[in-house]
Amino acid sequence: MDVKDLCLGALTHGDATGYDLKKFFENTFSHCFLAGYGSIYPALAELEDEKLVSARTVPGHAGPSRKVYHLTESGRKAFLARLEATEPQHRVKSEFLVIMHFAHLLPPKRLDAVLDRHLEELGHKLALIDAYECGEAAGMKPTPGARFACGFGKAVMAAARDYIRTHRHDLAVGKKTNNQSTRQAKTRGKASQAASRNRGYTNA
Amino acid sequence: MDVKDLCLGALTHGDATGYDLKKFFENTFSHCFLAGYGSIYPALAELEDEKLVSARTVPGHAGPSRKVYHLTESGRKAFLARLEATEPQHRVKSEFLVIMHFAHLLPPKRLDAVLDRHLEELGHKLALIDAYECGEAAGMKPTPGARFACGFGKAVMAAARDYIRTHRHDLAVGKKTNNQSTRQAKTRGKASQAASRNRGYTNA
DNA sequence: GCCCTATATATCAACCCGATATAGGATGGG
DNA sequence: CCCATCCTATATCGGGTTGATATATAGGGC
Repeated sequence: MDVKDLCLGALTHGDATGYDLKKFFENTFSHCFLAGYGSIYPALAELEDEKLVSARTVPGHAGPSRKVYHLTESGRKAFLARLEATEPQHRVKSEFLVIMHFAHLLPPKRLDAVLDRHLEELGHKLALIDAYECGEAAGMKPTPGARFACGFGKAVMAAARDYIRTHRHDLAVGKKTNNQSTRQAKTRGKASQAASRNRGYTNA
Repeated sequence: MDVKDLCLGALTHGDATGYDLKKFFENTFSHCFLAGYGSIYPALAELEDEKLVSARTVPGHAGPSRKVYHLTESGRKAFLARLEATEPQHRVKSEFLVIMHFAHLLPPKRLDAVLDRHLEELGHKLALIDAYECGEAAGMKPTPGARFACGFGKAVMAAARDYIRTHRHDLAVGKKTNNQSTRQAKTRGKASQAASRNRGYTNA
């Protein structure tokens, strides 16, 4: 599933410009899919070439002229086929968790800042879902699927927030001072390599 | 934070080859970061150019000769600096949730298959974290940070599993037969466009 | 002997991400 | 009234990632 498919899907909700689609993705899919202009405009151009969408140019009352895209019948069929065919992956790419993994290399101040910031972002995203609850606020009657996806996002983020709140204090254990951990890091060379061998590292 | 940084971080645990790093990422970061050979090998080559890692070539007892990489002192410093500087993003890219959003366009059979499959995959990933619980099984004593990251992943995935189990039946509501929804889709054009206008779509 | 798996490195096209360029209209403070 | 700023809107580019593929050897199972 690429951005082209996502554009087809969004256009099942009605005609839209590339700019509209970006906003729609940000509001409705922010918790599960991201797409920028650099993906959307090329995707729409290709879809038009393939006759899966049609475009009409409307002189813009504000700014440049707008290209309003419309899902064709073959586009709708193509999207349904894609929904059937794509295997539903679910990937997470979290710099946050990577940083957490290396918490023992971080000064406590930075650690706290990272945790606080992530809590704050979780709050923002939860508020965003509430604000655009499946499109309700914008006059759309949400489908059961949209409600399910929003609820899923909220449940997962709430769990993340709870986990951070109840476990962040475990991170400080065994790290009284920063000097200590730094010294440990220097003398950890041999032991670390021995452990690595057990794991399959450097097994010459 | 890119794959180069991730490689530096992994090498703080001990020397490793590109192949080792891939396995390490799969075992330890599978729930928060993915990196394939196409990213790892170029990353290691660049890191070697920048003198952040050193490499020694060892004749392989099985297959081609191995290039074992070692974190240099400046590499360690660079990694610590990156840990301080990178803003901790957390992105989710979920074809699964996109498909769920469009559940009303799917036949019930496919819907069930997608949900069952995602539950199965959650089970696999949870088992993977348990198996490599922060590296314990491989003889590493896990750091508090590694335990935190693993626990985070488990908490989030458990919440996802619970949500699916308790809410999957809401998806069928208002969708008694497949024919009905298909007919609705065809006659939905005007209503959909009206809703779109309310939302900011096609507001000429 | 043959196939499959595991080890190990490397490359490539296709694609995605984030930043940037461009530009007209609305808004609002000084 | 002017200027700064934001919003609308399209488009492109470099750098990075993904996923597949090529290559080569050792070992286990049948």
